[in-house]
Amino acid sequence: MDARKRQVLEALIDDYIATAEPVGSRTLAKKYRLGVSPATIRNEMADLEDLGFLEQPHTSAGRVPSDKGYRYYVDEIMRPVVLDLAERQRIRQAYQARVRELHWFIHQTARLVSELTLYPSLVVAPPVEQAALIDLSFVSLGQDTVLMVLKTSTGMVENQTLLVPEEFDSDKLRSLAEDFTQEFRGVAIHELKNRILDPLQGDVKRYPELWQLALKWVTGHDGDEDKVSLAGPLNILNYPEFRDVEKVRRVLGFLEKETAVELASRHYAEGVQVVIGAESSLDDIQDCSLVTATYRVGGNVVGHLMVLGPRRMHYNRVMSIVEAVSDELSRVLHG
Amino acid sequence: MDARKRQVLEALIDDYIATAEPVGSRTLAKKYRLGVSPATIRNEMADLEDLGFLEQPHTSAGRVPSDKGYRYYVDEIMRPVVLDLAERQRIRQAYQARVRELHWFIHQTARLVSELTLYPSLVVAPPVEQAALIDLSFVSLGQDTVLMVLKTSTGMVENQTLLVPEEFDSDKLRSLAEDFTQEFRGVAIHELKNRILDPLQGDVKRYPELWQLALKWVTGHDGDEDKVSLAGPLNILNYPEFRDVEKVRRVLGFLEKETAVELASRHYAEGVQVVIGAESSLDDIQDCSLVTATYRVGGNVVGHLMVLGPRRMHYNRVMSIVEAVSDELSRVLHG
DNA sequence: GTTTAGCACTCTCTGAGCATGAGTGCTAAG
DNA sequence: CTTAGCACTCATGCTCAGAGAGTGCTAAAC
Repeated sequence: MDARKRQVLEALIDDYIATAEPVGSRTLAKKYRLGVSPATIRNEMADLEDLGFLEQPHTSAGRVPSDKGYRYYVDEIMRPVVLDLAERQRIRQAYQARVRELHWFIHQTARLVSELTLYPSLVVAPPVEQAALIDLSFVSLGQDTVLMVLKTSTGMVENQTLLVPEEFDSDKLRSLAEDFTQEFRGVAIHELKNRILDPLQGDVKRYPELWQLALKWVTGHDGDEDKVSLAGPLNILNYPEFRDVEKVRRVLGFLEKETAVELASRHYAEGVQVVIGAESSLDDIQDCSLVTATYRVGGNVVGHLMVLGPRRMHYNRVMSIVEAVSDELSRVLHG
Repeated sequence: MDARKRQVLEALIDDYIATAEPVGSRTLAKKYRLGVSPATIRNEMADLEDLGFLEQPHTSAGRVPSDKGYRYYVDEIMRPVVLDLAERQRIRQAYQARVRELHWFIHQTARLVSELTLYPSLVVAPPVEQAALIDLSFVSLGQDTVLMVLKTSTGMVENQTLLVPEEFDSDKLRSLAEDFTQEFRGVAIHELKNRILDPLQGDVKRYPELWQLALKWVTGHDGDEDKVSLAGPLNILNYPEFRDVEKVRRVLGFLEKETAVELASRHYAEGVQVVIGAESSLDDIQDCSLVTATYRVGGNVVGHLMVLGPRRMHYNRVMSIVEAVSDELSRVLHG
């Protein structure tokens, strides 16, 4: 794999990313200053195909990068791109708002990323389960309804409306909340459920009403409510590889399914990750690549961010954007 | 417009809705018991075309209903369909849950309708602006953050996180909330804004801290946050008229835009409304029909519900579903 | 030994020409 | 008024040939 092969591979992938058309030797020689004739390039291309970096749709077409080719491009060739000033400013200013609910951040981030990259983007909130309880309050909503406000170590606020069997007056609610906070501050939410529900611990006897409330919450809590935000799904329609409605259905269907969320969350490694085509071994997105990143909230609890596009994605641009946004988000969520 | 013409029109539209193919006289004679020969049907079809109810894609194709044809079908011919037991039960049980946030109802409704109809569905919440204040509480989230919980006459709860300049202790917050509720109970939200912001009214002087908070809210309140839910957009891909990616883009783009929300909300008339093709005079959905319905919350504050599909929509089925769901939703939201 | 010009070859794509078939409108007979 | 018969129209699908893009190979040039 000498320098010229890398040059040819780079030029070819750049061109294919730009045009979505198989690239021939003549095109390459004309558009890029490689200093050699088409015939030489043809030889190099044949070698690159033998090495598995390129593929030929059919005998008389140009070459197209293979998954392996993209992988080499991403890992070894590609230079990181510097975002221009306007984009950096846009990212800096994206989170200047008064509100602070988690779902707003999630939503805003997804929108920002999809608008900058021109690909669909999915943002997954850090799982509440793993966060620790900081503070709990109840607000009576009259009759038999109580709003539970839960502040967790993710710095975010979870609201949940509960039905309670009897009417609690606001003093009673306040003292319940205080007791509860006192007792369980710092305990992880999932652990909290066990603690409250476990009859062997003394808590049940000491807080019968709490037990009632908590039980309602545990059973009524359907994990994924607000925790995911998808933005710009229609961006996918701009790319010619998705002319076919079947493909659109598969890809957008994938983004709406649980699978996408799981996939985004599976990449535990911090920082920016790239998955190219068949590397994901998921049928629905064989023709797609995805770029994921993690972000931190306060300590080490992490959320995930994902961009999905055609295999000929603008990897360097997307990676830069995703990195900048996740950094900014982590920064903003640190307080 | 005699009885037989209506029969022919009905059969033709039924067939076209089922197949999406232009319908010929022979098909009609064979599949539907009209008791006459293709030739007779041809004559009737020619008449129906003269009357503007049918159109011919080209000379040697069958006929296709025009907007006017669908309109006549919907208004005069079509018989309401009775939903089967399973569907009725599904609708009845859709809202049995412990949670009570408005956005949950919106979301749930959109999903329910799109799953039953197999078309995309959009649900718009009643505008908070027009609801009256019932009750307000503040919950300190520590530092400079306060959660404002607003109970309105829509029976729903709005949460909003506010940044406040100074730290309020919980007693202070409670008394503020009590004063506020006392003063403004029953006032409409939009009126509330005026009342608080108008320096001519005495309120500003009496509640300087409140004024601060309220100002934050008024400026930070970005209307449409949670108020709309779109479900099942990909259903549109199942219909052959949307084989073309361009059309998909236009229709799904429409559903993501403000226009869709405005359109849904424009139909003030209560009950189920149908808009067929060009009747909407919106370029993006010339090939679509939509069925809208309103629902009530408590008194007369209304939200909107919309189903969008190809012009050859299953009007009677969709209308029945939309009616049943909006009734059920109104019923559930009455308490 | 590497590079390149030349050339035959392969394969897709496009458009023309043609047959097919569905469906119509018209006419005349029932 | 209905219907059988028939000529006519037009989209669709098929084949086939030509064009064009691109390759691989060979042999000459550097």
